[in-house]
Amino acid sequence: MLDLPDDILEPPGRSPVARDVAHRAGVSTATVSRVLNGSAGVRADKREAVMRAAQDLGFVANGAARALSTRRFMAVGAVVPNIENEAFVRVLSSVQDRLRQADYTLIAANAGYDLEDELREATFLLERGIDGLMLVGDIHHPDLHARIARSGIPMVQTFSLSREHPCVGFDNAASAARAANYLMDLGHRRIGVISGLRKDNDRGGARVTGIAQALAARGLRLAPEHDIEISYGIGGGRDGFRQMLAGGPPPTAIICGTDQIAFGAMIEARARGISVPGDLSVIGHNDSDFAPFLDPPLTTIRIHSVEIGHAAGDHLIARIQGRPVVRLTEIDAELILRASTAPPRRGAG
Amino acid sequence: MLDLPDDILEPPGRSPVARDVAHRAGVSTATVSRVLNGSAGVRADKREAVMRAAQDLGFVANGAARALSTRRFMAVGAVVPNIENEAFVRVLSSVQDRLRQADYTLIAANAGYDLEDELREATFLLERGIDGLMLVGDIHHPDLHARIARSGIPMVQTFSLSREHPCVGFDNAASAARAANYLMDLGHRRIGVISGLRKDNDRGGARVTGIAQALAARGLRLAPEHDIEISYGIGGGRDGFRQMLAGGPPPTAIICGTDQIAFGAMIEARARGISVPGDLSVIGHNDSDFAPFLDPPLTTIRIHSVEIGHAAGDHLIARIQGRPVVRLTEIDAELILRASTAPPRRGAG
DNA sequence: TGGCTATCTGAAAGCGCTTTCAAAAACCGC
DNA sequence: GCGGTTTTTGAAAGCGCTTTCAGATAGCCA
Repeated sequence: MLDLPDDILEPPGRSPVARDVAHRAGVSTATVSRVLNGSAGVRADKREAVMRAAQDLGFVANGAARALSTRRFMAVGAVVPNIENEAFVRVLSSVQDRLRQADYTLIAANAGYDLEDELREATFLLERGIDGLMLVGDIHHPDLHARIARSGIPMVQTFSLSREHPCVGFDNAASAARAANYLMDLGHRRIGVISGLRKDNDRGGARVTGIAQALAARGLRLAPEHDIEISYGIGGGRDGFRQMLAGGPPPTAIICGTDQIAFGAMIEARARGISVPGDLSVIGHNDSDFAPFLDPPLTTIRIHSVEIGHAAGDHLIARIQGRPVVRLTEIDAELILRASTAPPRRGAG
Repeated sequence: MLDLPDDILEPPGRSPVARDVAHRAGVSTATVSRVLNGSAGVRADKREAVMRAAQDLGFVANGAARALSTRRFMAVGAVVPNIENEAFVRVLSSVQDRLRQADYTLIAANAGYDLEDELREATFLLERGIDGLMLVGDIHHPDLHARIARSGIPMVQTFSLSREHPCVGFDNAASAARAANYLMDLGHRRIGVISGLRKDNDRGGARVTGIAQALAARGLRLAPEHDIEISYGIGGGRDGFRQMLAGGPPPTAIICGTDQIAFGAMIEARARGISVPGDLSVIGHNDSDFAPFLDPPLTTIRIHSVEIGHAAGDHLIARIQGRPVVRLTEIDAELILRASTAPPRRGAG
């Protein structure tokens, strides 16, 4: 019988397991595990042997077995309202940055601004055994927190602040109010809002509330015909602005829920010969890539998605590893002034 | 002693396992498993009892244990070059659509147009035990396919066609050539290209090659000073076009690697008083949301990302389930004509 | 009622890794 | 060279689920 090396006898199709490595290195699986997990207390020569054997065999530990044994899945879930929204994509990728550094994986899911769907997606992730969960906002299905609690994993909410749950975000009402105050300081008195869907969306709702309160604080009010709710997107922005013009005297300034909406509104304005910022000041939300390149460049509320993501990732990792964390992290939004805002024309207010 | 219901006595902190359900329903764990996995051959009354017990306890099967036992992780990985690119986001979300229908999860990772990083990310996913893998393009790290093969899971490439590997995509060279031919049919003879980074990017490379060949077929050539490579984004497009103008007589038409790049080029053109499409025709790639809303609306090559994602998802699921599949699925791109293209000014060609 | 199938069911054996525990080996000072 | 430590090490017991296999039940017909 020929004396073939082990690796040729290795039956193909079956990937090597710890026992194979142990066998080849002449140790037990316990030692293999110790070496591969970097734990101390293995003599240098054995450690070497194991390393080489693992290398030769192309050994890759079975994740499921490891998860079962350690009770750690090494993955964190995130459910966002809309995976095509720039802000959420940025958060996902920055959360992932941090998770990767701790050897965790991110599993993302889409809830489509629907609480039932959000519950379904989160449950799905929970069943998978995720070790932590990131959500957006403070409004969720009534059963969601109970399920999360039962699973015993850490959860963090993002993009808004919460009284009850750990969170990383900012005060949506206050930042939108800041935009409204800025417009009022410029002299505007008829200010409109075009927001995305507000149902089950505390961020959108809070922003409008914040604006209404800021107006009220200066004796103005948000006219119902200037308070428009549309579905997201450029088309939505166009429709929304058109709708706003249909009701009485036009506003001299508008605050939009996203930069896309603002873009749409500006297109509609141009189509109607309304000049921006001459006749109409426009403020967006998010500071998307294209905002500085619109004509005129868009004044917008920059949401620090990347920082939010990093903080949320760090928060989850810390709690998973049992380290202490602060319950609430505020990462304030910032008003970026560009050319789409200006004082109203004389006598227009 | 008080006669408390079971669920109050349940020690908190330990989530219920199959044995608890079995115990409560008065059956074995084997039967619990059979009921929960919908397999036939369990008498109605026992089935009922198990269902109720699981419900009462809020039982959720441990994913790791299940994965270990079935050798199925119920997750598919996807590595894309840039998770912030609209086309890739759409593909991810449409792949996920299909995976969810088969109860699979998608785990997405970002490779940042770097083969080493792509290898690292893919390896990371492979180690996690994914059941299938989606990649973008046909150029990868030399070791990648070997690792995938060793893991024994199905893989599918997207966005381009491949001679060697299963794929869902289209002929990038041919579709870009179509755009070039369209421009030449309009009468253009000086045609330029602004593409994203071409290194390790077969799609970008193929598009430029396709254009060059189409030009050559009609006795024209792609002048080196009209062949610009930039990093993606609106800013990149601006810079790219500026750079192109610096070298000799300007082109009368350009084809851009993405709509963002086209947007940037149009901004730069406007800034210099070059009218589109009067002095310059512009074609983009992807048909992004904003393309129809630019001024003028952008002619672009629409890539059917959603269909590609669905086909890729179906392909992977089919192979995971051992069903036969076609190796190559072509989902052709489409030239969408809008107002950013027109015949060149008389005498300009 | 008895004999023979066709259904159901539970015990038990994994899946591949980690981790405990006790034994073995190595080390140390005298 | 010896008793007492201190390291290293491997055997074995899980982790929680699926699945096989054989025994228990139920169903059916004569």
